[in-house]
Amino acid sequence: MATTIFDVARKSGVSTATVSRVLNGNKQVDPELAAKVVEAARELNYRPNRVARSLRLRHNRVLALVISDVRTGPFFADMVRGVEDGAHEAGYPMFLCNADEDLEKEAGYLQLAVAENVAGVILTPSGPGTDLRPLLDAGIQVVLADRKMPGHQADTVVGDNLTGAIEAVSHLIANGYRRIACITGPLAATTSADRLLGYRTALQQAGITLDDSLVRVADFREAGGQQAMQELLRQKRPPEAVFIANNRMAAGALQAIEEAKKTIPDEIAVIGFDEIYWAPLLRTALTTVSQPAYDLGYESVRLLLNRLNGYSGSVRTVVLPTQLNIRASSGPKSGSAAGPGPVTEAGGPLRRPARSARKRS
Amino acid sequence: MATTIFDVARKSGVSTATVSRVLNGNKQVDPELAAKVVEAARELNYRPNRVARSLRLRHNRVLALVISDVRTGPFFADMVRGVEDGAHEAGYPMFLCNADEDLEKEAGYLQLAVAENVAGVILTPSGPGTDLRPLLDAGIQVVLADRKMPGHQADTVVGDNLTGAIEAVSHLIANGYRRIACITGPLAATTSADRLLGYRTALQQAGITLDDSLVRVADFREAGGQQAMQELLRQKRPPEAVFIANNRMAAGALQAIEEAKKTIPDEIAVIGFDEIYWAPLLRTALTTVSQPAYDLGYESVRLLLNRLNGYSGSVRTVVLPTQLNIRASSGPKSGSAAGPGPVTEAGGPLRRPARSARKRS
DNA sequence: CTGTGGTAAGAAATCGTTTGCTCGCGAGGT
DNA sequence: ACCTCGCGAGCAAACGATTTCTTACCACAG
Repeated sequence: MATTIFDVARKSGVSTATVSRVLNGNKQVDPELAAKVVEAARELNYRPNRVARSLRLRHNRVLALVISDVRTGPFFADMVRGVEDGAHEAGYPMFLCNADEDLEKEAGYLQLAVAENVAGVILTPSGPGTDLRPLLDAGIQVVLADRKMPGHQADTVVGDNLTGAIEAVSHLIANGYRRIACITGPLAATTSADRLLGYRTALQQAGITLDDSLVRVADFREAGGQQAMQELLRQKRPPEAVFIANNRMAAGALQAIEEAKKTIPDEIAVIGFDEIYWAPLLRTALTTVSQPAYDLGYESVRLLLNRLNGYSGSVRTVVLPTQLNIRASSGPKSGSAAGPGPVTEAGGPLRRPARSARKRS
Repeated sequence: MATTIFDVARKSGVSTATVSRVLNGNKQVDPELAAKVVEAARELNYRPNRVARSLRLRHNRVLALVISDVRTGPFFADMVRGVEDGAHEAGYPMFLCNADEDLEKEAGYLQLAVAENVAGVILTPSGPGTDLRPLLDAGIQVVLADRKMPGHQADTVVGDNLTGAIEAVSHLIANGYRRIACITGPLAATTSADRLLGYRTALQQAGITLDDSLVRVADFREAGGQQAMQELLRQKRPPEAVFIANNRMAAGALQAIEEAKKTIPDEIAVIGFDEIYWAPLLRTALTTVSQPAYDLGYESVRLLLNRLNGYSGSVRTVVLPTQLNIRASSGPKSGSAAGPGPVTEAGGPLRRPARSARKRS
């Protein structure tokens, strides 16, 4: 049986209360006794039972990370890693929960967070139907990561999806493309909506009239991107370029383009969202809008810990900048006299984004 | 304040004991009373406090997954997902712990597993120095995933690294290559060692003498793969082909090959390990040995749950088959009269492996 | 009519910590 | 010399569930 605080108390000839006080360094205790206790604890290899401690303290030094899909490419993997690192540094272990874009599963995990008395939750809401009340009622701190929840009061950390999309599409326009399509994800995710909005904004800024037949809403997965791209290519006036709102759909779309034997970027230019470290090595190196996924996770933890440490200022939203990585797939339109052909880094270095953060209120 | 079992007891006019019995369906209770209790629990939206329950029960319905690096490409992401799915189906939430190939960090997490009273641990040991005793002493079930620990008694689930490597290298030999290099990972990981062993075995089977100058041990990361490849290419007699033991190093190696302006496979053929769904879309579609990463995680949970449900048979090792995905990067050596040129699937479908499992004692 | 056996529900102990309260002791002030 | 104050350490009460033990009640048999 594991050694308990009683064993330590007995061995060092004091009460459990004293052992507890010594080990938590709370109150004044006789240094001599304290030394005895420490020694006894060391000899017995005593580790406090975190479950008992949590019960008494009515809060558990644990975080929960509830995300919508672990497999959405390296993005969530990097973000998870950022959260894990940040949590670990602060001495918090972490529950990883995969809601799988399923509101019911998500609700189950939020209940779990309450039942396990976790200190805080980092949540990528599956949709606007996500119900934060169980958490808030239980006094659990929440930080939203990657996706916003309009109308909800919670610290939030997101990538600058709007600007990222605008830059990407503006880049296509500068390179001479006019008929530009967009494949985005489920609009319940604010990421999808913002990227679509950026796409539209860029077109309008350039005075290009919107054409809804060029917009496809898919499911963030390969098959969805592939099908959307097939449909776009099958139109009587297929697009000259396409902006795709995540990397898994981009993979599918590239597949479709390949099957249709179209060349990139001559017959169709492509920009994807979220970095893939394979991007430079693709048949035609893929231009991408990259998000600092790791930082996004890390910054979320920072905000959460801040709250746990008693900060109670007004709700903050941190927007992390995206970066446009220009490569061959968005090269200047052939036969176009458009803007300065950017140096296409045929095979740029395999880059992992460094840590950085920019804040906005 | 959250509603407790006392509130339910009061509201339904019974004792907490009865409430507990009703809610756990243990003993006989008057159906009428039971109905009252259920109703009261529903009305109060009562959720048992898992912490209190764990304390009393002396075991926690929770798993811990301790892996060595979340970011090793999609492999661990898929494996994590497999574990999460399996655990969720069985009603277990999961701690995700990233040991980061660091024995000390790993030890800390194993201590945590004990202190949190988790029911079981799925572990990708960081190396042979991993100490399972704290877990075993505490009676916590352990399953090793992805990497073996020779000399340790624990259920294990791994990919068939040896056979996978043999098939890959044999395929290169059949396609006419003789001077074949190998870039593997840290030998502390049995995966690296097994893949290297498979490489050597295949060469010996073909009567090719081993040349240690063609073997490089790197660190499983892009930069390491890149550097190793640069060294190999710089030799006076550079290899004609290279077998690389994971996908991140393969990315680095491809980068190095590109920088050296070598063509694939004419000047150097390449096979990577672990599937990447971008493989078919690379400049030269990459031949890979893929592992059923998801299944690996899922099967680990199955074994673990089996033990938790009382199974106490002898230790089992489950070996999941790998699959050789032949693409252009390993095409027949030009000017070689070797074996049947395999149909290179220039752009095969983007494939995610299905679930399947093969067992061995 | 009384004793016995079975059953269903309550009282209370328990899990391992933390912490408010109490107590004792020594010092310092009147 | 006595009272008070302060401080250090122990006692015991939580925390919220489960479960053993006990009790009360009813039915049935002797």
